[in-house]
Amino acid sequence: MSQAAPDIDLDTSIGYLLKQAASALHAAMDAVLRPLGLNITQYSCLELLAQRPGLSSSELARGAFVSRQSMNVLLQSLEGDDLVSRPGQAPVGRVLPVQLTPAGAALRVTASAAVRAVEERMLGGLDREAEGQLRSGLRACAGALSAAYASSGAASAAASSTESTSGDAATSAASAFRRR
Amino acid sequence: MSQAAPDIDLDTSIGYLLKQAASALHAAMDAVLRPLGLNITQYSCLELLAQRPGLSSSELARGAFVSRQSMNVLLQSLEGDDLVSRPGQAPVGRVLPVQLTPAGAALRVTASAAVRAVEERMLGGLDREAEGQLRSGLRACAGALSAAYASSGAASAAASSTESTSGDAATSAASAFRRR
DNA sequence: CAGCCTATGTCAGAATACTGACATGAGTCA
DNA sequence: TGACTCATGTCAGTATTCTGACATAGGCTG
Repeated sequence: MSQAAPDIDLDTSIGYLLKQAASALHAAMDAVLRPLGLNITQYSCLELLAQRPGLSSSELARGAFVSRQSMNVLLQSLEGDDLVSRPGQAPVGRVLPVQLTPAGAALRVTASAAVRAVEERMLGGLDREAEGQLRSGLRACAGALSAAYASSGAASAAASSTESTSGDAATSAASAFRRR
Repeated sequence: MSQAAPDIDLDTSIGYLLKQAASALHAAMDAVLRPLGLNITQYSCLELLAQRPGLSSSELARGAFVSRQSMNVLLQSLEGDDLVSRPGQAPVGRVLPVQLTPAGAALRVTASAAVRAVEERMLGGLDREAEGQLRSGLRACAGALSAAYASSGAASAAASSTESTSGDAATSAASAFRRR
């Protein structure tokens, strides 16, 4: 154990800074989306559907970083507001492709503009180079963590029940990486 | 309004990347902390107390990005496990300073090492310069958002009730700004 | 083709966090 | 000193999300 980094220092810990920034962004987005009648997850859902129409509920869940059960109840509320639509029956298998309704597409445009304004405020102090570095840094972090949990502990592979071990894990993504 | 960025592109949106990285970190930390009997907020609490002993429940709440009500129930569970202690009566005012017990301090050391390992894995692909840039980028983002909600809309200041408008807001950080 | 595995959608219960509201103690200012 | 503002701790109710479990559809392998 190196004595150089004996413990976590919250003032310099990237993890803590990440949580701090994410928390601030969450609050700021919530503040602009709430007047539109949307919470952040609902907005994420609309944005995902705008860019990739026909995604399934499970795919949306992974994209919005929530469990598929949560996404399902969320979709029900969006359906109730006539913002998205799902076919009554699965065209193939059991996957129900979700689509934006015209109302949903319109609301998404408004929400997207509001969120973009928040992002611009967040990045206001950064030049384009710093922005690019931040982007690639975040990508690297997410990628490194999405990789298999090599060391740490066990992970208990053996799936005994149907809902296998980490089958759900809202973390999505799965590139390959390794610790240094 | 630049027409160059008509909408949010999830693949390049810093906000989305931030959420992605934070989500991956959350999952990874949860995976290593759970075997220790801690969730992430509980760990944050122990870490905060290790670095700043005697913090009050409300201060811990802001530091851990949760409401003070949530922090209070969390502290009760930590007290039940004899990991932290609070005086039965406030030494001054109503602020109850929280302290780590020996058991809490010991557990924190173990947890801290585990979390540090996660952070190192997360940063494995970055050199020291990139790490520094990421750190400053995240600081800039958090800072820019914590600043007053200048434009956007309204923000509905008017505090009518006791629990004034944004008095709680688990967003911590800023708190500064107060229109008066 | 049968068996195994994975992924999806769904139901039910539990855990977690938040909002609203209130009383109290401290600091500030006229 | 007295009124006002602010922050803290706390109680109660609500909302959101997660975990566990199950049946079914599709792909893969022997």
